[in-house]
Amino acid sequence: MIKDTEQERSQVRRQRILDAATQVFTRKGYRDAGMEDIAVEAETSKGGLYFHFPSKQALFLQLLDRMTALFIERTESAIAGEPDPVARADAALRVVIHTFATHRGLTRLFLVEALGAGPEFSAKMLGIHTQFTALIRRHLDDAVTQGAIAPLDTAVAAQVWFGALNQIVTCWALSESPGPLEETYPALRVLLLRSIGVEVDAAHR
Amino acid sequence: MIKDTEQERSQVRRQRILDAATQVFTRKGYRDAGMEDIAVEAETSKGGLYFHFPSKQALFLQLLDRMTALFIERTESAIAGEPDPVARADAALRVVIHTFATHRGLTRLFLVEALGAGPEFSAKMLGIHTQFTALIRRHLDDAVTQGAIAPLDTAVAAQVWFGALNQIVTCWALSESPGPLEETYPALRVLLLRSIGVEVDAAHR
Amino acid sequence: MIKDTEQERSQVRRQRILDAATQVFTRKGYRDAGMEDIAVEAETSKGGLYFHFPSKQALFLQLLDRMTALFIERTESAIAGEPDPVARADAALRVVIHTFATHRGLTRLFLVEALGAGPEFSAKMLGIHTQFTALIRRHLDDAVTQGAIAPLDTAVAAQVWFGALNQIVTCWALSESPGPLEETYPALRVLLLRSIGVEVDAAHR
Amino acid sequence: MIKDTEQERSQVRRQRILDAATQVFTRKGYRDAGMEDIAVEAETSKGGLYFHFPSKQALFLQLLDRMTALFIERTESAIAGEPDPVARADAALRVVIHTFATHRGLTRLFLVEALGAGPEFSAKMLGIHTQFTALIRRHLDDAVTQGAIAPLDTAVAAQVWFGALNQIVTCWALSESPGPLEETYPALRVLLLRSIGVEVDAAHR
DNA sequence: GATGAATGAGCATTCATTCAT
DNA sequence: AATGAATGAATGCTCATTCAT
Repeated sequence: MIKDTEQERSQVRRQRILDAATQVFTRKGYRDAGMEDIAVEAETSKGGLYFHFPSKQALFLQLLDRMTALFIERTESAIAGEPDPVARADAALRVVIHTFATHRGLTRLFLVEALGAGPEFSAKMLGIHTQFTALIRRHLDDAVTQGAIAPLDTAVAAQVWFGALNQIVTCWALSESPGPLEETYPALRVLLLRSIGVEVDAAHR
Repeated sequence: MIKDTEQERSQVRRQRILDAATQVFTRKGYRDAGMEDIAVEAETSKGGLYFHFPSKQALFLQLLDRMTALFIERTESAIAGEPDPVARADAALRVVIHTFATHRGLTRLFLVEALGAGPEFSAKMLGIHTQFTALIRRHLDDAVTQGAIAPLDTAVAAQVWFGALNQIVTCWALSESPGPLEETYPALRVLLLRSIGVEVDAAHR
Repeated sequence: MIKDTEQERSQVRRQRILDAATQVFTRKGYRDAGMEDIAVEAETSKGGLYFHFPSKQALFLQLLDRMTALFIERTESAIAGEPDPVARADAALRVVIHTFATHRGLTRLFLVEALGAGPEFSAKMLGIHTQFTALIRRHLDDAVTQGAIAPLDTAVAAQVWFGALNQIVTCWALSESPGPLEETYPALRVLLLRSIGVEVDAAHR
Repeated sequence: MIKDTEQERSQVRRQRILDAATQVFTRKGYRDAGMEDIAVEAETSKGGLYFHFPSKQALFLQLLDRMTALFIERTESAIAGEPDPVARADAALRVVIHTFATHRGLTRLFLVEALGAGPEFSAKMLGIHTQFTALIRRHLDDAVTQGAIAPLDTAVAAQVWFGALNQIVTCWALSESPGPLEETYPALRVLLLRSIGVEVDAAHR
């Protein structure tokens, strides 16, 4: 009985720490963020941090995992609703752009900090990129199988899609005074679809 | 006369330091590279480093500038030889991929380390990305003007091209056991050209 | 009735903690042993430890006291059985060496760790040494009184005996691959007895 | 030319650090002494310490080595002046006791702190003990060879001598209000010599 | 110009101890 | 009695930078 409350409290604390870490890492970058900063932001103590997470690295990695899961999940569920391969691509693109657009800080953390924070993180990020590209590729392969698009090197195509998106989002995240990220969607959509041989017209909109 | 010799000597020293810094940064990454390491590699002393460069950051930034200039120059000169816009894109793509392919360490430094090394570096890298995308865009605009391709949002297209390339090269640079980077060229070429409405066939090869 | 059971339970717990502490301190040394380790070994919690003992130091000190009492008691009872002073020395020597020989970990803890663990422990150990030397001295004085040995500075003699034993045992405890400690007994016996003017021959064996 | 001065200065600094370390380690013990404390005592900075010594451990070990060398050297030279084996033992005993007597702080550091400061130090101290015992044993063997004393287990005898001395000195070093260490010399002398079969009388005094 | 000794702020991590439950 | 989450002071070590020589 009491246990429930305690576990709850512990979870709340843990969550508070994760949120604080997100804030601080976003604000200062991985290397420049101190555990002290995070502890203060989480209204706890350094020892408290280490009770919940074994190290700074583990804390950051945890963050990356949470975010990755969120992205994959959102993308998958956006895709799930659409039967037509091209519409799927559309939906995925839209949801990804929208997710990034509403979390600029997280985006910078995810696309910029995490890459350069050290070999362990590069490796992790490479893994995450690979997961995403695999997801894209799977659906491109489906599209080919269904005859929706002509056969092509889906591995490279997936990388092109991911990279293009990545680039646009990264620039937006780093820009001093960025416009709305969503505005790039229409043009991007046309280009990416055309790259896999889908000529976009009114029919697909 | 003597002055010339002295200046020469100084330049040689400076160059030696830049080379050493390239080695060490490539080997260890920006944060983990120590000024001591660089001094040793350059066969000089820490004081010597600080005579030629005001700070570690400035030294690294200098390196980025050198590398950027080299890339831009190579790309421009590869383009310069080709009259046809599409052939130009081809040439540029080929030379960029080849340059990366022959310097894996530098590539990692450039595309991965430099991004996450801190706000000043992110900003610098954003600038470099912008330079490149501007270069691409200029030529896309030319192609549109010359009627080689149909009008399109060249800003986004340039980002797509750059991002796609970036992604493919970064994955290759981070991969444990990467295949030859050049092998992706044909598929990438087709996709990128098609994305701007150029259907590739034997005529363009 | 119930109280008895409760008190019993408490004593059991306390004992379990002392045993666990012995294990852990022996394994890791005083400074490197964590209260957490001890709690785990005792199958209780950190809070439980602090219910029974006010501090890490107190716990260790308690251990030292237990061990000292054990040693003194064993030595006294070994001595008690022998009427002849020289035979008493013999018996004491044998039992001490045997006790150490069968607890190498404890010995290291007792003779090495405890000395360097801080001023409080040095002081405690000094006290323990003093207890032992006093014990030895008392019996040497008896021997003098009984005319078994010629008068001598029994204070120094007791220290010599204790120190010699201490040295041999400590070296054995620290050695990487120690031989059987008991083997030193005959030679040690001759030396120590001779040092107080007892020439050893077959009659005393 | 200038180099001489610089090297001198560096040596002075190094020496100042070693002296400071001796002070602080003696005052607080190994574990409780902070590098900060030593830096302050040496009127330098933490960085300065680490320029001259790679770690706290190395600094302490250096100290031990210096002291060991000093002891061995003094003992050897005291021995060198005496032809008669028994006189040698006398001389060695006297010089060792005198050396300890004039450095109570160092003695505590050497005999108490160093033993319990951790496995590396125990090992080191074991080595030092072994060096000393070997030295003693060598001379006991000589004495046997020369017929000055009857054959005996010199290995154990050397340990007995060293241990006895160790014990007496340690107790003195740890005592709150110690008397003059030298006063124990006559009684100790008689006991130790007698232990190896040398009956002391006026002739040897 | 060059050297390298010196600086000192900064930082992740540990751990004995406390206390609300 | 017992738990375990929370605390926070303590510490060895690093490293970009400075400056006397």
